[in-house]
Amino acid sequence: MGRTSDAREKLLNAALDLIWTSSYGGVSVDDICERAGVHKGSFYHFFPSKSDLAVAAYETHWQTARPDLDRIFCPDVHPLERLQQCCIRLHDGQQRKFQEYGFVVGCPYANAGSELATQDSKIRAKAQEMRDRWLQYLAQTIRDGVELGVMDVDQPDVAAQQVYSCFLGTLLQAKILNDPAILLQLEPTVRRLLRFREPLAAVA
Amino acid sequence: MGRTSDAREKLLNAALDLIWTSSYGGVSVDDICERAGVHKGSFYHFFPSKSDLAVAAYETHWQTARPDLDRIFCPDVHPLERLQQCCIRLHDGQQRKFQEYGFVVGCPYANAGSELATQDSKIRAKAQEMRDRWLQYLAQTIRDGVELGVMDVDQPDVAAQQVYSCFLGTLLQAKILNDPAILLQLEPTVRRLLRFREPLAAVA
DNA sequence: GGTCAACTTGACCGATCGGTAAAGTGCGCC
DNA sequence: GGCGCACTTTACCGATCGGTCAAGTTGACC
Repeated sequence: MGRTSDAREKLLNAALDLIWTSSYGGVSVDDICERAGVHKGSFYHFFPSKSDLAVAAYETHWQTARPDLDRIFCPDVHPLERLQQCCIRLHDGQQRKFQEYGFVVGCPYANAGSELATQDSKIRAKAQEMRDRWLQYLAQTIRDGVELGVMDVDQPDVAAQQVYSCFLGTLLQAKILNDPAILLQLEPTVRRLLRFREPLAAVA
Repeated sequence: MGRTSDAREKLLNAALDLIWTSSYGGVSVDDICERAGVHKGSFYHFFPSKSDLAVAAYETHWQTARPDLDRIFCPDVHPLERLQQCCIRLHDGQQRKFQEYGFVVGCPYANAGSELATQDSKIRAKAQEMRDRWLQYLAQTIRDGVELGVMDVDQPDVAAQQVYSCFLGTLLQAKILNDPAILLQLEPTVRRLLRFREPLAAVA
């Protein structure tokens, strides 16, 4: 019934892209519409507000990134290699954005949380949800690592939060310095934090 | 020559307060003027732009906080206790803000960097400067710790960045969860990261 | 092929944005 | 005590903000 449209998807993509490379407050609804090639009236046909669009855009981005994360954190892969691949992915992702836009853009969810946690409860809840999802990957990996005896950790859930802190903090430092190379420290930091019990072979 | 005024200081205080508890984009020049009890014309008498005011406000805040940090990181204090006191201060500071405003507000410089690094080079430079200052405290502490043999670190400068990452990331998680208690993890995380060689006595 | 709902279009809203202009005011200083 | 400059006051600017509305247009479905 009625006609179909890809305007919703175009708006989601445009919003994620613009807000990620700038900020929520730095991007207007008009900017998003222009980038998406969609009129403002259509915007408000699909989304009740700018903030709702942002939340939906983050969810869409997660669903897009998820297969990649599921592959990296696949239970069949050795826990230490999961973490190594994860660090590589974080670096490469920022590197690619840096080459494309000239800026280290950081983590979209963390950016949103940092900017809006005290102002918009829906966006804060979304940032929290994204954190939970990451923490699940990390905690499972750490539990597997402990079971295998390749890392020395008392409380896997706490350790996951500590690793996640390093991710967020290092991404933020890279953004502030506008230097993706900062993210190369990530793997040794994680190794230290979790007390890896054996050296990781270099990836060919 | 001419009359004197405390409008500049009132504007700096109002700006820091409002931007810290909200965000740069979420606070208008009118908001700042109203909070400061200063007319807009006076604002632009003292500051060429909103962004210049923000930079000046961050510098003022640093100068205010500096004596406290100098005391915590005093070379006479044992390096492990410096770090412990620093973690306590971070927690207590956020706790106080939380009680006052109902929100974990995070690190003002990191918030600014996260929101504006890709948009305003002066603010990015300021966030970078604040990072450098923190890194100096941390690196010196770690060098002292290594010299005393109470921690096991290869490169103090890199280790300082790692500790700083944990600070930023944990502050950000606390903000996203709106829970200051997250910051209680800070000290054990730092201890792990720097491989403290002796347990720290509890402070009476 | 007609119908109806889904979607588009473009004009429009009042409020607010960062910033400006110029006249006025009062205090430090000689 | 009065000169001159630092600061205040107020009105104002054009642009843009997030959001609305009602009249179109189109395509999926019966």
